[in-house]
Amino acid sequence: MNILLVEDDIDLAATVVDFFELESTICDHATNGVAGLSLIQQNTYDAIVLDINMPKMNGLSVCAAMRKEGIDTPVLMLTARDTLDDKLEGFASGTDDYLVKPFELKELLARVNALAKRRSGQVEKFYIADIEIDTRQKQVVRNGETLKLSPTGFVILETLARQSPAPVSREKLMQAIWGDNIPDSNSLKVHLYNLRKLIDHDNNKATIQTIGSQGFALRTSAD
Amino acid sequence: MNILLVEDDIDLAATVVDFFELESTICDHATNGVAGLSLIQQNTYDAIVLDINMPKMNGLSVCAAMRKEGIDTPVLMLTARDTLDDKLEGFASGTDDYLVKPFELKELLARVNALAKRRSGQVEKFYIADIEIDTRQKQVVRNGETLKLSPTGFVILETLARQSPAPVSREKLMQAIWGDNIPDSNSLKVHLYNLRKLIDHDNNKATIQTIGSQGFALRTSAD
DNA sequence: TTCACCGCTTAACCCTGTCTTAACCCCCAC
DNA sequence: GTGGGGGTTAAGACAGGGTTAAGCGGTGAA
Repeated sequence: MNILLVEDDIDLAATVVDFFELESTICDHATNGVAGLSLIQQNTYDAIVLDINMPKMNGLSVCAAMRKEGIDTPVLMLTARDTLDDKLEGFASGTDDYLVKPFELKELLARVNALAKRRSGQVEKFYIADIEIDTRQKQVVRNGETLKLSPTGFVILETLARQSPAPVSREKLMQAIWGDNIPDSNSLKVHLYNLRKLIDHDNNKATIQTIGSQGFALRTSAD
Repeated sequence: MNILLVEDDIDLAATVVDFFELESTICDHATNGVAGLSLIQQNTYDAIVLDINMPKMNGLSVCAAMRKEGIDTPVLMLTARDTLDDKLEGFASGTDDYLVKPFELKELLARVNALAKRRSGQVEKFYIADIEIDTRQKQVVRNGETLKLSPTGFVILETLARQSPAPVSREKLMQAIWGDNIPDSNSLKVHLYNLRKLIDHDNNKATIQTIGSQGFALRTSAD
């Protein structure tokens, strides 16, 4: 992860940067608003931590300026002021979160992580053997090419992936596909068969296993 | 805006609901975790406010459960406990923000707004493949020349761009175009057809893809 | 005021891909 | 040998999307 800290207190900044780097997060640092804004314009960060009180250009102005340019990166505002009005002003300028000094480093990290994760589209991806399931884009990719599977096929695969490598019962699968009005035929069998043709056959790394009287499980062949 | 409050303290809940409705925010309410989760599964909210201490199912479990099902609505956790460990546990379960009781209603509102806004997008310009969408000036530019598209065409394109590359459901699109009184015809189909004639045909870098029974996604052709 | 234009809606049509259904098969357990 | 559970097929029904053209209403210019 890649974040930017804009903070004029050198000691505090050093502490934060060190702590983040322990967590394998790259942390750029600027000591004033103007320098910070320039970095923001040049690079893309997963999140930005802004101190409010700074020489030259305060945090609120930096935040407002970057928003005006259409930069959407999440911002966490950092300040000693903790009156309600200060916070409201922060949120009004386009901030996503607001933390009052003194704070715990771990809390800062947790909040920054939460912001960054959401920014990345809360991308929820599953990797099972050689296939990649992107639940947000509703896509399944193998070896760089997207697999063409039907809507129900995708629902089944996603449901299996969420529990993988544990098995999913027939009932759960039918629930996931049809909700409460379940057809009384063997439609599920057919859907599974078609899905397997795409997942299992060509390339037998990922496979849908039948677990007797338990249901079905998505696993790598080795398992 | 449309949010859900899950809180067992009836008095507090009533206060919050009233306050939010003053701000013209629709606020559903559940008094325990199980009821809350069920509402979450049935509806779509812009944000969810969860109390941690509740009978039957606590807020952390509700949050973890909904995340496991792939529901990525932003969550704000509400609690009387304010130790660091409590907060970290909250963030670990997939929370986006954490507010300690007692709190100011205005701060809750500001934080919820910040969470919800990020979804609806505050960005003014989008760049997707070779087209540039300026939401402020209501212009779309490709290769330096502005594309002539109709007002509804623009609304559709903007809505798609905000979620790109994830698909947008028919319902969301119709909501974006017509609000609550949706015509009962296939007007949307026609608008999409006309929009595609401008976006897809001439130049096939940017394209509107149909994701079966999910909706439509604006992507670059490679995807 | 009138006319022309533009965008929106509506309805009809076709076509494709998906879902369902109902067979039949195989294998294993009883 | 028989029955059941699962796998494999193919055919038909169906929904949903794509395409087209006609009509309607509003707006701006003459």
